[in-house]
Amino acid sequence: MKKTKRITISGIAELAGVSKSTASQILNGHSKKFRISDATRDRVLAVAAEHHYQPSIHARSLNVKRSYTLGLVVPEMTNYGFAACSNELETLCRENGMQLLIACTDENTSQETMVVNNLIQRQVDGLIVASSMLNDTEYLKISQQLPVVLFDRHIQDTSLPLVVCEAIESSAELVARVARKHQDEFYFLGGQPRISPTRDRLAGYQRGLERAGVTPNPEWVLYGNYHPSSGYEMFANLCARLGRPPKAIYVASCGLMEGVLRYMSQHKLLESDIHLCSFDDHYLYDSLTVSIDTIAQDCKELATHCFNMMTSLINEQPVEQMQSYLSPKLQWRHANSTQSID
Amino acid sequence: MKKTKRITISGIAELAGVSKSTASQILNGHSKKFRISDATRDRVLAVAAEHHYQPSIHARSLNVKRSYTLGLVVPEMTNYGFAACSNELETLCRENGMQLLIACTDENTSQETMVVNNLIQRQVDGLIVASSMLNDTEYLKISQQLPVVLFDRHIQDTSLPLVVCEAIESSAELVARVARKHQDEFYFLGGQPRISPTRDRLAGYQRGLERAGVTPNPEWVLYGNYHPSSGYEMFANLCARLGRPPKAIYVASCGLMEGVLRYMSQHKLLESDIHLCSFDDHYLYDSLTVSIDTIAQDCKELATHCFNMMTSLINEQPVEQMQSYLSPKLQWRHANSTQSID
DNA sequence: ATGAAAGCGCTAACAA
DNA sequence: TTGTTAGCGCTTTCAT
Repeated sequence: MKKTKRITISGIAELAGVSKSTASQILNGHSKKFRISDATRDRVLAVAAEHHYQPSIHARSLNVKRSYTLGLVVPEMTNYGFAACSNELETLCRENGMQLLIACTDENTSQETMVVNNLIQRQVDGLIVASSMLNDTEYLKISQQLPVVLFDRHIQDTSLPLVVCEAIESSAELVARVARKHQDEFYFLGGQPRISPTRDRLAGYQRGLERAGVTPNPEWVLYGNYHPSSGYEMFANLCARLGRPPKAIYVASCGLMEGVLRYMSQHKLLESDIHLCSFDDHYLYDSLTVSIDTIAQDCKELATHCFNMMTSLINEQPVEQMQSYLSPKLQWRHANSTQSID
Repeated sequence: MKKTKRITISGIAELAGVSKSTASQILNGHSKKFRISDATRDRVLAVAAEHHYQPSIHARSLNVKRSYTLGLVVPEMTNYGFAACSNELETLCRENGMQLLIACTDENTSQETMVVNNLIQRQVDGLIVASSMLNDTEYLKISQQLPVVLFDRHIQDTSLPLVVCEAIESSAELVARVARKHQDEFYFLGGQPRISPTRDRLAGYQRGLERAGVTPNPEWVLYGNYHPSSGYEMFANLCARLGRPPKAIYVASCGLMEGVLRYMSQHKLLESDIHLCSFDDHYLYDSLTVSIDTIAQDCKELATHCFNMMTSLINEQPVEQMQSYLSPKLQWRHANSTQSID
């Protein structure tokens, strides 16, 4: 398949009988500023349209310092929350003449380093990252070169710009209410113990137990990672250890819950009266056999905040709030806890 | 925030005391071919490493005709199937030194034209598209400039490279089995009537009815579009019309089913004995109150085929199969139809 | 009101 | 074995 090569600005300049620079001004909408005659302008525009002129982003980016491109780094796109955020960000970028570059880390730190380098090499104007890293040194260094916004997860007590969902108090609220009915047993299933989603949700869980007057039992806390398979495994082990399913459990994420549900359906546990709670909501949870009380993040809001913050940073405008904590909504699905909080 | 500007190849050449070209050869791993001394090579490499040299993709793409970038156009990333495909393709691209650019169309043809132009402007090396278009003229034109692979949906009887899931026979098989128990009523909920997913699945549905000896009733066929809200609406209308939920229904996609389930859960219909079937599977379907017999596409296979085909096209290698039809798997979830086909 | 020329960072002939 | 040179397509002073 012989590719016809595309027309360049020199081409259309020549065809319109003007110079490259004139054509460039016109095509960038600077006709007014340079007081170019309407006749020339229309002629150039006509030629460009006729030949479907597409300026080369690469040549352009080589001059001006921007690439009109944003990098997004997420663990997995199949996670509904990240898919929703990606979708929103893609729309925002598109509406603002930018292109979103999405890369996945599979929760793997070395892969994260790789994809981030890859994106930087592509000269992204900014980086929005849901990081699996344990410290922010890498991103601190990068942020000297281009704006970095952390989202969904924070890294330790980083000072980098941040947009996350408040997790401690909301978890506490959810867990406290449920714990009152499950004083004797209330498990916690988390991901990697040292990253913020796990730590915050665990902290909230503990605060919730406390608030309900329940003494936390260290054996109730289980760690894995945020892959669905890890949720499956942890839950399987727990059932094996107990010889029965647990009575109540708080699962730290949608991905883990996927594994738990898989196990439950495979082992005909969906009819059991286990009380499930989870961080992250999913549209299908309303149709499940089991009820799941959840903490629902607003992905659209998350994406919008990230994008606005990023835009300000890129344009070097002042940012009012460098670290935003968004409030999630509690989604009650158990009959005996229908009274909504908000 | 003052950005420190990155080091260029001239910079590292100067620091290493060699010329740009020498540095370029070395950094591209052509030291052997140009018989550059190990000393120089090591020196250059060391300097590059020390300064975290990141070559500019833009400058590079300006010379060599490739951008090492693939464009992916999908209706929505929140659709689980597309999310899974995107995820797979991202991995494949990354593993092969490419970057995936994802753009969404929201099932909107004019938006599709926009995002495609956008991607072309970014000089993608190839375009993988799940199109909502009714004809392939636009893509035929584009494919003269760069490889285009259609996936998930085909456009009319296009001759463009294609990777889709076989839908007619699989739908027929599914529908036939179920229709034997629902001779008197079996609805079909589709998206836009003129695009291939709808047409094929409808054709399969009709063939299935026929095979089960059921006379198709034109009133059983409902059209909308592939937004979840459309599924909700169609199903709501149907229930209103009947004054009760339908007895059996074949829903043409995961997105539509989302709407149907939403309606069912809101109207406490999850316990009713409606027989649900659907094209597209979802991991949570195993945990639903209602059973859904589905036709499950293999996203990984789909993605792999697309990627391989695209790679061959880009490298101008011969492609054995320009149009592949992958076989989906039937997923039976109703107790009385557990006997698997495959 | 328009054009000439330099340069963005890199690659690839061709010289030396 | 290494350096010189000429672009790739575009933007942007600075002339005219």
